[in-house]
Amino acid sequence: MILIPTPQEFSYKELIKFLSRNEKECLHRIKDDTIYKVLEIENELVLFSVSFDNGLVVRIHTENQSPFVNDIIKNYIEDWFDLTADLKSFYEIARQDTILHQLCQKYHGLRMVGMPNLFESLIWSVIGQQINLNFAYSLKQRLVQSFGKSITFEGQTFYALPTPETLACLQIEDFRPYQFSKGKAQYIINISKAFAEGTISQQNLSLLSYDEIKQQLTAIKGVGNWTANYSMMKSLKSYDAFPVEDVGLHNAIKNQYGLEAKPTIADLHQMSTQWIGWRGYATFYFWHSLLG
DNA sequence: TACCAGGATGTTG
DNA sequence: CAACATCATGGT
Repeated sequence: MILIPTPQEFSYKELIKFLSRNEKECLHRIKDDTIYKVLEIENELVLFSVSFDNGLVVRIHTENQSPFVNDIIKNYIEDWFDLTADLKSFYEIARQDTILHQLCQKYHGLRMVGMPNLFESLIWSVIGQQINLNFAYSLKQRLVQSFGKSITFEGQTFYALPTPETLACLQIEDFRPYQFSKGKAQYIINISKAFAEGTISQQNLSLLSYDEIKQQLTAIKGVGNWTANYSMMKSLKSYDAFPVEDVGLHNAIKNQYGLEAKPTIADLHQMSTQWIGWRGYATFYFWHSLLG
């Protein structure tokens, strides 16, 4: 068992709400407010669970060979739930914007739920491009269940994210039975090859500036401005990365500000000047508002 | 039925 | 450089 202390501003309730947002989510599972997830570490699967009891309580349910498993899982969780961000600074900035300030009070302690694995966020955002989220979750489920490794624990099957090496070997036709468009299939292959061949490396990117990272990501065919910013905020702790084209953001802004129509891109650039430094975090809070 | 979904790319004017 | 067509399918 591993205990991870939580910072002062931390809401497990809002975390669970966000993680529970879609029933088809297949890369983690929630049962009785306990979170289950599988990671592939050094070619073996590790199943762990997280619950809350005056801090995060982590249990590892597999017997693994690697001596580093505990540390890797601990770091993963701190990254996944963004336990180190200085939320006070975000809340201070947000006070300038009445609507955002209200969301910060309503969801106090909500931390950005990230994707510690950059490959995962890129694949997920390509899947989500231009289609409704429910369909996107169906596509993700088919991809993960078809090409990801799995283990069974207490009668339930848990899936790990397919590796870049696995997906890089596929052809466009391999995706067609799962209702991926040719474009999405090609984009996923492109991203997988970039990781498998080492053209893109999360470790290398993490050392670069915002502009340099974005340039490298958008060099991959299929990764545009929205995808690059989405992945940077979810995987690379770019709290100011701003996926301004995001339809979910547009809807949330329209709802929260009581607008007649969805804001334009220009409107959003204007509004977001109030959130500079934390535009990604602000976006995450607006997304969360869609859940109620 | 037409239009929109957590967009990106390639082509056209 | 801006405007448009295309992608594929589920929902409204």
